[in-house]
This record gives sequence, C-alpha cells and structure tokens, in this order.
Amino acid sequence: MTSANLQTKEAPDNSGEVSGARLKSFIERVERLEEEKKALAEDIRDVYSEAKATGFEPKIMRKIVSLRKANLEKRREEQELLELYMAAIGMAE
Amino acid sequence: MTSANLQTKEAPDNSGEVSGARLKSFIERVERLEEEKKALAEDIRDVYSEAKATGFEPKIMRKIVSLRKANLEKRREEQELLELYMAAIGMAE
Amino acid sequence: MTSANLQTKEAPDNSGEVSGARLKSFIERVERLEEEKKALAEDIRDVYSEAKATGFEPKIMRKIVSLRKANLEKRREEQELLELYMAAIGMAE
Amino acid sequence: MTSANLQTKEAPDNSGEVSGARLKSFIERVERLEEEKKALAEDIRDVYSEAKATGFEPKIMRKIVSLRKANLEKRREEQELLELYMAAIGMAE
DNA sequence: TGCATATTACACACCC
DNA sequence: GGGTGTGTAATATGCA
Repeated sequence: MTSANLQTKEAPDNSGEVSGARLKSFIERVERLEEEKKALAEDIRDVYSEAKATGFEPKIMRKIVSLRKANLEKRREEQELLELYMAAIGMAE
Repeated sequence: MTSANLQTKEAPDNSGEVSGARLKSFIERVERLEEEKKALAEDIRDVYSEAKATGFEPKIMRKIVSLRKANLEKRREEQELLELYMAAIGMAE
Repeated sequence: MTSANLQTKEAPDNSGEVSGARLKSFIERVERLEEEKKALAEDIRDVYSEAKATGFEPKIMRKIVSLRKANLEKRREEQELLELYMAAIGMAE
Repeated sequence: MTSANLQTKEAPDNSGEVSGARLKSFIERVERLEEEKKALAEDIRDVYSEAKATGFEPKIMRKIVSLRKANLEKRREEQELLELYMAAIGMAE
C-alpha cells in the first residue's frame, strides 16, 4: 500500500513517498481546523450555559439566533435580487 | 413584550431594559462565534478543494479523517470504561 | 384544505379523497412502526433494570454495548475505505 | 480482570465465570433488541421514502405524526387528571 | 435532483 | 426533582 499511488491524476513525481507526505499534510490541516471548529462549538455551548445561569432559556435563545439568521439571509437574497435587476436595467452600482 | 421579564428567575433590577441588554449581548456573542465556526467550515472545504486540485480524492480523505476520529473516540471510550470499572470495584483514582 | 392537493406532484386522480386516504394510510403505518419501536425501547430498559437487580451497573453495561458497537462501525468503515482505495486505483470489485 | 467481580453487590457464587456469563447474556439481549429497533427505524424511513415517491413530503408527514402524538399524549394526560379528580371526590371508575 | 453524511435540536435516562 | 450527559431524530449540506 505504501507504494501505491493514491492520486487519481498523473503523479508529478517518481515515488509515492512525496504523495503520501502531501496527503498527510492535507489530512492534518483538516484535523487542525476541525479541532478549532469543535472548540468554537464548545464556546457556544458555554455562552448558552452562562446565559442559562443568569436566567435565560437556551432553547428560546437558539430560536432567536435562528430567526435572525433567516432574516439576514432573506435580506441578502433580496439585496442580490435587487442588484441583479439593477444590473439588468443598466444601473451600475 | 418590551416590559415583560424574559428571565425565568427573579429580576435583579427594576426594568426589562437591563435584562434585554444582557440577552442581546449573549445573542451577539453566539452569533460572532457561529460566524467564526462557519469560516472554519469554509477553510476545511478549501483544503479539500486544494487537495483535489493536486489529485487527491476528497471522498477518500474524508473517510480517513473520519476513521482517525473514530479511532480516537474508541480509545477514549475504552479509557472511560476502564475508569468506570475501577470506580465500580472501589479503586479510587 | 380538504380539497387542496397535498401531493407535490401531479394528482393522478380527480379528487383529494383518494390522496387523503393514501396519506392517512402512510401515517398510520409509520405510527404502528413507531409504537413497536417504543415497545422495544421499553424492553431494553427492562433488561437493564433486570441486570441492575442482579447486581450489574447499567452505566457500565451501556458503555460496553456502545464500545462493541463502535468496534463494529470502525471495522465497517475500514472496509469501506479499503474498497474506496481499490476503486481509486482501478481495481474492480 | 477475568477474576474480578464486576458486580457491585455480593457475589452469589464462588467464581467470576458465572457472573461474566450472565453479564454477557444481558449484553447480548440488549444488542439483539437494539438491532430490532434499528430495523424498525429503517422500516419507518422506507415508508417515508415510499410516500415521497408517490408525491407526499416526508417533512410535512413527520410534522403530522408528531402533532398526532402530542394530541394523544395530551388526551391521555387529561384523562389521567380526570380520573385523579374523580378518585379524589370518591367517584370510583 | 436524490442520496449519503454531518451537524444540530431534542428527549430521555442517570446522577446528585 | 433539576442539571447533566447520552442517544436519537431532524435538518442542512455536499456529492454522484
């Protein structure tokens, strides 16, 4: 398996060593980022916990966050549509 | 609604203003963290894209990442089981 | 609502009655299955209770079950990864 | 580990062998039930798939199932409350 | 576009 | 009985 070429496209070098090293590097970059992501998820939970400790209900808070996000996306879509129309009628931004 | 007390526990102040401000602060902290999390998710996708551009298949890479994570979790669970056993037979930590 | 077409695709018949009857039938099949599932969940709880009554700790038992399941899944994933590799290097199944 | 007594209460026998066998039996009973439960979950998914193939939206169907379940529970709770009241005022069922 | 998977929201079970 | 953690259900996302 070590000498097998994992790449589906043409190998730019004459050994699997380099390919393996690059793959490993990519994998580790992903894992590092995943860890950071996980840490942020924990931070978020901590905020909810802290809020709960001061008397706010996380469940409702999540609802609020979700609603605000939906509003944002809706606004952004409307904005994009607007710009599309403006471009269509020759109004530069 | 503006004067209603959103908190389930006793209000430590005489107005909903303060409570609302605190809630808003929590919400915004969550939203900030969510944004960072989203950015990381994009970074991860970028890594996969970059890897793909050099010839690695994201599908296989994801499997590898997933497998390594499973290994890690399994090890952690085994450790927990061991500690559970030790606790059950009265061996203090 | 009664005459509205609940189906997203074209209605193959001239009334909502049939559509409603089919929907009801699906719903009831789901509910029946959900009931059976719930009964099984209760059976499982009963086993843990019985085990506990004879001196085994459910917490540890759950860990064991979980660990064995993890082993199984890990093995399956490794197999999938292997097949993925084989496919990637052109080895037909 | 093999001779360690996993039971927290007094061992009714002079060896861990029997205890281990009983534990294994409990574990396997749980696993068997879990498998059946999983099979039912798949059956349910199949029903939704089949419904979807005939034009019904699973998302809405799930909502309906959930609502009917809530109604059922609500009714049952009201019934229990009613019986409680009746018992309280001496009205036998 | 449909399927598979990853993430998120929820509910139940255990512990204190 | 209230909080915590685990496990499951639902949704959202990415791939074929």
